[in-house]
Amino acid sequence: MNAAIRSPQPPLTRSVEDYLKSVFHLTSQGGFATTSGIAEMLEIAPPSVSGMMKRLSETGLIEHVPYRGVQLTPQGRRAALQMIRRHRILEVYLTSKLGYDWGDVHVEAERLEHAVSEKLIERMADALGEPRYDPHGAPIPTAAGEIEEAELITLAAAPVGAAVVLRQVGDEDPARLRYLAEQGLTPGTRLTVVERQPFNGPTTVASGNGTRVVGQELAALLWCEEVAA
Amino acid sequence: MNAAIRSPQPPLTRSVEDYLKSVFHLTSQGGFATTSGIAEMLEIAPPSVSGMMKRLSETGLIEHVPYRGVQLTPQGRRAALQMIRRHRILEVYLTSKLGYDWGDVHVEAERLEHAVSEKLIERMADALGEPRYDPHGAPIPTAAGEIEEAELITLAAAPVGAAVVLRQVGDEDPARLRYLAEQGLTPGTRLTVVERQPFNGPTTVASGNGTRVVGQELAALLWCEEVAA
DNA sequence: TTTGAGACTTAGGTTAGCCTAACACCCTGT
DNA sequence: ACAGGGTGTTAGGCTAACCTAAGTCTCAAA
Repeated sequence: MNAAIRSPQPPLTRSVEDYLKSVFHLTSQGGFATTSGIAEMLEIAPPSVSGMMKRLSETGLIEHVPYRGVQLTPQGRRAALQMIRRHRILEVYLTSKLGYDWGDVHVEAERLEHAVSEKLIERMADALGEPRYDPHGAPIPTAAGEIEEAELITLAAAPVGAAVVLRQVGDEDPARLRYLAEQGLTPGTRLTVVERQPFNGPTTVASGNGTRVVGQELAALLWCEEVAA
Repeated sequence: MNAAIRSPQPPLTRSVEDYLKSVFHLTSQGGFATTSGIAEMLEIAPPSVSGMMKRLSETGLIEHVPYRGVQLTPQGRRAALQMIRRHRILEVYLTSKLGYDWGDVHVEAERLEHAVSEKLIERMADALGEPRYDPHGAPIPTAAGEIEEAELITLAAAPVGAAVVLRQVGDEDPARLRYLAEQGLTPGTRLTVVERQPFNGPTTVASGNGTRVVGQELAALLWCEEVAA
């Protein structure tokens, strides 16, 4: 006799879709998403989040432990992964087919992901040859709702002397992304960690075409896979 | 000291965009759009329309004469044409680049038009070679806000014996559109009006590959240009 | 000239989603 | 053991956009 059972599939609002995505991202390392974390990510006031958390747990999309935080239910996770799939497919499509810069796709996809149909996403995915990663290297969930989980370390944490492949850039800021592209720091690039200054200092890396010094802040956004030298 | 001057460009809501489009379509033959006409087109109750008309005339997008109807101001017309451009470019893109059937594009474009950026639309238009007509033959407004106005007659009104070219299909119903495509009745098709039964009866037309009988209801949706025999 | 059907508006109410202000809870440091 | 800062929630309000019910206006026909 609860709402989740009465209404089988009430379409989610844009707002709800955004909340679910936030919770997914904030809980990707395990644990709970906090009210303030969600509020910050969505740029809204914490009380608005509290209110929405109440509604979402009533509809069975999240599990809310008051004063502790929230987690996605299987149903909420499915919905979140669907949104992330849409977002990432759109990003690939915009860069591959419409000449978008990888710095500009995020904002555009953020609006489109709420408006596209399942059919359109699958047509795009098809036209792109079922891509597995978005332009920033993030894995694209399958239509069935599975997502690859890779063991990556940040460049800031990679040991000196290690050989790594840059796999994913954890940032959306257009200016930073443009800078990284200029520096040749795009997913797939093979790097060797040459040295690192102490006290959170910059990391020096070598690639096919020379060496670069990468500040700590940026290095912490570059997720790498360690490979054999 | 009014709202229209105070706020230079408050982005329009989805709802407002839909109202403006309705008013544009309902006034395309001149005159006023009525409250009930808008209500019917948007599938909402007339009082909701009255309320919105008040708000839109306060913001300077429409001219409202109480109990008479509404017309677009130049500013409202610009906004409406922009939405129509988006809608029609999207329709062309979906059919040309993503294999959509001309019966399925309307619904998809109806949602997307509120989410796409100007930039995306222009990239799509560019990729398509700046198309001038949508898949149903409707003219696409230019980015500057100009739209072609053609003198067309419906097939139901075309004189017997006339040679015509089908230019535009004034309908969005997927099933009807699929039927028309099966019958070869798509924009650009050249037809000769062979005969018409009296009392709003069907019209018989001849084309390159045979003759067809078209009922009055359908014929009234087929907009044609009369050409030299 | 009046009247009444139909179209339009006003009045009042609902829901989603946000806000600020005020209160409640939790946990860490003393 | 408890006090206080920080985080979370509750209370109360607002706007956009819808609704139904109850007037109000218009115009054409009697």
